[in-house]
Amino acid sequence: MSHKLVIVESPAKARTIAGYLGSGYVVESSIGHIRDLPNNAADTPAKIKDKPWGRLAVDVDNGFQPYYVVPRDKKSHISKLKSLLKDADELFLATDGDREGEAIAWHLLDELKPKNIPVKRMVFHEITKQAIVDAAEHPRELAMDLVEAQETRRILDRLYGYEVSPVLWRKVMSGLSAGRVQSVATRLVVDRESERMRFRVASYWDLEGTFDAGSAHEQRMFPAKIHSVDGARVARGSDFGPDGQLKSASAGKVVHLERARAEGLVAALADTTYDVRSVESKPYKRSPYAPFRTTTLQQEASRKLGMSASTTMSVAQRLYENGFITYMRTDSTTLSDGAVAAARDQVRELYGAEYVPDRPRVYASKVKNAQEAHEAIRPAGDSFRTPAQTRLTGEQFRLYELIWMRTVASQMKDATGQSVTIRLGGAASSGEDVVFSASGRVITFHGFLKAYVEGTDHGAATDDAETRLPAVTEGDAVSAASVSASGHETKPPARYTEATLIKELEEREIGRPSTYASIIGTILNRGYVYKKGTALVPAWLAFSVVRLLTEHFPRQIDYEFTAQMEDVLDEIAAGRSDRNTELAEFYFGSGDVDGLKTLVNELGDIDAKELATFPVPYAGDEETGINLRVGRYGPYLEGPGDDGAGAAKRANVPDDLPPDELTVAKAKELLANPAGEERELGRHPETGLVVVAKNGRFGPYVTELLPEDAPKSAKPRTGSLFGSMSLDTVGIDEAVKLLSLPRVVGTDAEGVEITAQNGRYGPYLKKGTDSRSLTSEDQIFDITVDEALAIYAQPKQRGRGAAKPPLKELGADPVTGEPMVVKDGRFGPYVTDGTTNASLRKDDTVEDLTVERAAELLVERREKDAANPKKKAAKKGAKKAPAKKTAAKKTTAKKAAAKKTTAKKSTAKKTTTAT
DNA sequence: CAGTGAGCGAGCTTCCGCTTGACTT
Repeated sequence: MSHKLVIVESPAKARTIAGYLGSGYVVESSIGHIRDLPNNAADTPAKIKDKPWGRLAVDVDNGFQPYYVVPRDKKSHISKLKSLLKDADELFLATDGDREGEAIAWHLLDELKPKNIPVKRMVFHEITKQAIVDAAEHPRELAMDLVEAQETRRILDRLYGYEVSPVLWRKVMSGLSAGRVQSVATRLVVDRESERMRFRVASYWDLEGTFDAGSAHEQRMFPAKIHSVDGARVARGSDFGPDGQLKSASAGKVVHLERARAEGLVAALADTTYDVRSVESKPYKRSPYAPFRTTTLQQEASRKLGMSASTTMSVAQRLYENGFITYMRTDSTTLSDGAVAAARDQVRELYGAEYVPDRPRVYASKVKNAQEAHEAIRPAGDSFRTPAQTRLTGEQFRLYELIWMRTVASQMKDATGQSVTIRLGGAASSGEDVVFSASGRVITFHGFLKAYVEGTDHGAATDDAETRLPAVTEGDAVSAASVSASGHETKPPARYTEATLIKELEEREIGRPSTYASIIGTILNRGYVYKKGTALVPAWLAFSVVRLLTEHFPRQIDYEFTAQMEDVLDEIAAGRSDRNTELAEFYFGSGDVDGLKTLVNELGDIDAKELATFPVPYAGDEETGINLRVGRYGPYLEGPGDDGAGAAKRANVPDDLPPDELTVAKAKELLANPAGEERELGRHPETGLVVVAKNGRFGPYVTELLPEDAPKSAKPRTGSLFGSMSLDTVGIDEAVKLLSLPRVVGTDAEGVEITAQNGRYGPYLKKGTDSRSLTSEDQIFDITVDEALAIYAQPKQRGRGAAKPPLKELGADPVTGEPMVVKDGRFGPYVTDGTTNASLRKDDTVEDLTVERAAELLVERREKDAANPKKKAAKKGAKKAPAKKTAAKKTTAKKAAAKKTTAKKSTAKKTTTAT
């Protein structure tokens, strides 16, 4: 009953390989990494939690020793592997042959701890029977240097992410993140936007004409553009720099046509006849594109199918799992011999033998840090199914078709043809010699273009575009059918799209095939970037973060950082360097170069306000006194008051206003009309004032707009929306009711008025100075005098009003002997023995909380309090005389936390809405 | 960044790369 156990990374791969190896082998998968550094506090083992480096799970003072854990969702899988191992007489670690794969193999070995059986490392680069059997027959040893390189990468990323992110929490906003990959990706988007903001438009003119070669030519009419005037080339867009001026290389060599000159030339050319000055013909040749790898697939799926990177990957995943395509997370463009043969067969069948090149095409990897653990992305199998044969539908069909076409085309002949440039010259009546130029392309053999033409970004011409020109020869006379002047403007560099950003990252060796799609997800989720159509637009928040990082972590956010890291990792993999040397350099620094730790520790002087302030205009010399500030509630403008000396004026900046559209004029407009996103609901039936709904510091509310001549002391009435209302749907009737508050409910026996209204802690009744909370907002309108009096008959409730029974009662605390109860608090459920309170942790539930666990939480809490006795004292002091900064920081953290709680837990809702 | 009547328990956020389902909208 014994077998050989083979472990690969992917379940789909395991299924295929099991078929090739046959009986005697059991093939299982690791499903990716099986161990990792703990993700958060809840997953961190207690024994390292209290260490100074516990949060990192890397003992930075002792050889950067990492502490790995098996994530919760992998535990059962590990048990399964262990039980399979029990009956195995041999273990094959067949994870991918790259850095990460080698590390997975080592983790498997270290975790499964096979006893007394041979362990072999087996590696293959394509999933064919031959390749698998070969690999099984020629195993090798685990490459520990490669594992060490992976650990270095892993630890470096942890140190970077978990040391720098908290800097952002303190200086910018809670919950933000920084990392080797995401921060550079964000920087790319921000830098591109800055380029757009600095960009100055250049305008230039040219002449376009339609020319007539005469009736002797089959292709008689053809377009041409002005090329030169009196021998000087006419300036085109590429002659201008981003400053709107002619580039120095072009200055003096080109003639910059302005409108008057261009129109003058048109007039002066009215009676001109032209002669062909030159005809230049060159052979045109185009070779097929390499088969898909992850990034090129994402780009083409975006351009041709409009799919986002993540959609592309999930559709591809399904195709892969069902055996239609090879693995989709790859940086390789290599095809197996079988695949090449299949592609060539298909070409012969579909297009004929003349489209098959004499020898198979081989594609070398263009990717610098490629790990080549897989093949290119191609149809699976040794003979390809046509899209129709797959019976796929929808997105899967379209993506398969794309992959199939690209693969087939990659084994086709070059496209060939001729490209032709014709120059026409003529004399203007004003005396200038004017030359026009026409270029054409004729494809005589389409080759691979018959099967596949790559899409382009930003509307460039595709490779199969053709323009036919008449077959004129030098000296021929040509007349102009029409000539006109047209004006052009240079355009700023385009914003990144998902696909072009991924392309840029790949070129800079940043990120891996398995992460490209999620990098986009991360910077979107953090609010660093948002999508406008397909364009990625940076939020002002990203400007703040990138500014902090470039000023204080210049080395870490450098575009070259990852590429340099890759070089170092290669050195480690080759045994020429080691983990500790390199990590120590990164973390502690060396020579004059500060390490990460120093940089993080010496940040006391970062001025958060300054960091979040940007002058308007952002790029320009103009002094407007207007600043854009990134605030807790989003970006806003701050400008000088009208009288110059008065209080600063403020205005919200709409969330969807791209930074490069915040011109001085736009800023002034927003400041003059700071209504922001208020919505007019109509006029108040009694006062006639316009009532608007808007978002404020305390959430959505309605208010009335006072007439401009109203005395300054007059204050408009306001009213918060009820939880049941929304800004988008609230109407004038509801608004009028809200504005009418407080409502007089009635009077008590002594004739004292009782009112009902909404306040900071929710709905409440007020009688003189005596107040009582209500349980629902609707009661503000509904409650009767009798009901109100009944409430006042009760003694005043402390705390959150109506007795909220404990969520759960547990037995006596083994330590204090006091009964323990679970209560619902501002920050969610907590357990208390009357003196000590401890919040339940992320993975504790009220239902499953045992006496033991509750006691454990209380013990932990007491220990913490004992360890930091000054914390409480400091808090008290702060309350009395708060240092400005500390106070501000605390509220920020609190609000952010409260916000999150609302989103996740409905139990906490009530409290947080009141906050 | 509107405007008002309490009294109270902090703890967590975060990285990059490997992999799939299991979840909810």
